[in-house]
Amino acid sequence: MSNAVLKEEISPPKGRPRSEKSKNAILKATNSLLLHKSVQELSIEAIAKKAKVGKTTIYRWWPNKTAVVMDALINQPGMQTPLPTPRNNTEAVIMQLEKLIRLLQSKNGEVIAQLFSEAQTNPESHKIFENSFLSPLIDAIAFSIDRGKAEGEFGNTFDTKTIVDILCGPIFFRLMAHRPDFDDAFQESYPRKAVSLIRAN
Amino acid sequence: MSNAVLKEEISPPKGRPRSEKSKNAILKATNSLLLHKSVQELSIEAIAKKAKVGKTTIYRWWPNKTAVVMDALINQPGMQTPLPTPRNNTEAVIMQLEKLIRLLQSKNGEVIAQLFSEAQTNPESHKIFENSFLSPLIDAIAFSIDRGKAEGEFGNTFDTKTIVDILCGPIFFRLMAHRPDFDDAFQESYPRKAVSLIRAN
Amino acid sequence: MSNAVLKEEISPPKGRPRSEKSKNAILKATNSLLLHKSVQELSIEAIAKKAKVGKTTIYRWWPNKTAVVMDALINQPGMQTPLPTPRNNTEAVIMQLEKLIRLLQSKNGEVIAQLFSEAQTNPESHKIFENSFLSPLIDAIAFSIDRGKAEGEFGNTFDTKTIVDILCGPIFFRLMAHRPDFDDAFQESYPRKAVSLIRAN
Amino acid sequence: MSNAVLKEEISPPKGRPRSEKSKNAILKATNSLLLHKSVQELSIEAIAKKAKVGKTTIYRWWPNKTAVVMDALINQPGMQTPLPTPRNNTEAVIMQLEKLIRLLQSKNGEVIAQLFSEAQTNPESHKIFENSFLSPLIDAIAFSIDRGKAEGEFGNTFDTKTIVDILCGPIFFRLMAHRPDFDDAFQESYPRKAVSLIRAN
DNA sequence: GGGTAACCGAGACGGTACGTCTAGTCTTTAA
DNA sequence: TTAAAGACTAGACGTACCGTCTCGGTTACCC
Repeated sequence: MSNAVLKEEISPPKGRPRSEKSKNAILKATNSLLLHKSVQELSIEAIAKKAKVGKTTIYRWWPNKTAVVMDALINQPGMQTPLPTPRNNTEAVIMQLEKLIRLLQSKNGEVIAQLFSEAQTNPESHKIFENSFLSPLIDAIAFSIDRGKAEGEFGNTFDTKTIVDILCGPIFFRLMAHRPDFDDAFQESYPRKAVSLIRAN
Repeated sequence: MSNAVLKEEISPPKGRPRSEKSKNAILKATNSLLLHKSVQELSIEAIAKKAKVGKTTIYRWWPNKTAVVMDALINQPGMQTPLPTPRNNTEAVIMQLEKLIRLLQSKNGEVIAQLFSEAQTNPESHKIFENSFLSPLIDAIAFSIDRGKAEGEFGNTFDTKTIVDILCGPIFFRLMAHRPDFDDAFQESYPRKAVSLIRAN
Repeated sequence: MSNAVLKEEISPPKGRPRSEKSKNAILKATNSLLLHKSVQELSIEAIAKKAKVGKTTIYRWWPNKTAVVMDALINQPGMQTPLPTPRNNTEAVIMQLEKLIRLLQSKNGEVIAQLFSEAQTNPESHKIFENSFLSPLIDAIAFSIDRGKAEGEFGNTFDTKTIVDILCGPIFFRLMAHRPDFDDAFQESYPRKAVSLIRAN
Repeated sequence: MSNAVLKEEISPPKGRPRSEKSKNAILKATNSLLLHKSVQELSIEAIAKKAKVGKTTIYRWWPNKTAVVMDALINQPGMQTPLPTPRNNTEAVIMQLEKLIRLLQSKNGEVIAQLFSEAQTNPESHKIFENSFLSPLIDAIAFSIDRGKAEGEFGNTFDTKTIVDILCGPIFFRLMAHRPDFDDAFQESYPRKAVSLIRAN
């Protein structure tokens, strides 16, 4: 009953409802085009054409290209696989770093690097990249580190923010500066070694 | 050998010689425009207009926008200040990191982040950014680290490439992900602490 | 005959009846917008918005913009003032021409010129303009001329259609080609002189 | 010699000169498209596509669609046939009216009616239509009438401007109001009779 | 008084064209 | 040969409307 009331209060949905079909077509077209083009080369016009959709429909629901690409990225199959429960905070951080590297290793890595690039110039893109990708990632790691500090797993030499930078920075740097070296060997060795640096301190 | 030199000096300078005046006007205009615009917003057209130069003149001497901006960046006054001689390799690395952060802290930091961004999409830009900025930086640090390893200052847990990433990655990550925190406090504390991480191992 | 009338009166109008309120709002909004815009600049969307009405409601009752504007024009107050009874056919024609010029001299003149323009391109608009405005006007004048011919007031040099063109053409031409000269002096002098041309023949 | 000087003074043509090829392609494409579309339906985009020309090239040389169409119209073959020398002013006017009707009878008549329509709403189009088409036409007739008045061929009942309206108005009115009647019979009979009206007064 | 039918507002939909911008190339004259 | 000027083709940008559609809701008449 309270549910019904809430529903009524929240949504008096006037007008024709948003077409899920179009939404999916847009995201699908975006992912498809990203296989052969960079985010910067991608045009709203091309997405609209490929998705057989009016440009206005895209502009109606996303503020800019970054938002569309971000959405397309997130809505990919197998993007939301949850982590297994870690035994301690050290392991939690390691698992998070491994997951990050795994994510960045696929084709997605390129796209994310390009979104990161977009974010450098365009403030609106920055906000979207921050909110949809960077913050969740950083917050999760920071949370584990904070708990690890409290529980004595990690030292207090660095503040949490800097630790996150020390752990994640090299990953993004390698991704963007010399992607060829962003390989399986890196994925396997980096997380454990990096975290051990922090533990030791 | 003297031949080559002679050739250059004597060579019959057919046609109109390259105008140094135009070159300087272009670089100056670029720097001037970068004060108010991002690299991405900057257009060759705008540079040509501001420098009172034909677009062709720009295209003749630089392959793309990144190259022009890179050149403009390097040719700024006070860009080439040499480091004092360090007492040991640890100090050398610290000084190099400090210099890097100092460089990235000014308005130039933004521009370099944007060039880094350009490099993500455009292979030719990548090459230029790599050759003109990234490689010299990385090679210098790698050299000090290698010597430090040989002289027992640093351990062998990580290969040199990874150490460079661990030292530089956080700097670039902080620059690009949350520029507001790229402040004096960071400049003062980060290099020593980061290098101490490596030493300890 | 009575059948047709009956049919209309008795006919079972299933469903919700047309909203007079909406109809009036649409015509009012149209007239209001025409004060500041031309017919060509006017958009169905703007009318719907101003009248707080769905676009569909407009499209349901009028086939196109011309039809709405025509309706809005006709339904203006003081649009249907009848002429006083003339003493003879000559006077009748003069009075009709005077009325026409008076009508075209107000803001309506512009609108009618614009509807005439619409009619040039769009066949459906042409039909509406013809049926709602041009034919009634022309037929009335033609009727007076025909009777004037029969009663010896006018000669037979020209066929009636051409006489109507000779009388009305200059009025529309002046309206459309050089509206600034479509002034009071023209209104006062033209009708009598023009008709005298015809009489003399 | 003075020629050369003049040439130098008038035209220091810097930069790449306008491409005659493109200009012709644009005008040709416009004429071609007008065979199947009205001026209003015609789009700059379609012209550019058909002429294999950048849109900018069109916008660079013509302020709007009306200007392009006007130019295309004028540059048609056989558009500039001069009139034979008339024996007197009456005949001059008749020949001018005949020429006008002939011009309006072809496909061009429709186009001109549509340009006239454009001119109703758009002030810039009005100016172009006025300067390129209407004024030359009216001025020529007005000139003959004025001379005819001076030489006693025409009376002074109407001022010249009104006479022009009386002669030309019916032609345009018939063209725009009921084009089907704008036929050969009209062409043959109207000019002489219309002018005789004026003469008689 | 419940069923049915046409109406209503709101607003999303696929499209088309707009006029502007920039890219990178081409074509001219002058130095 | 290079410089400058500026034209060239090409195509994306974000906006405005088009005419259609799809909702939830609202009158009316009908049985």
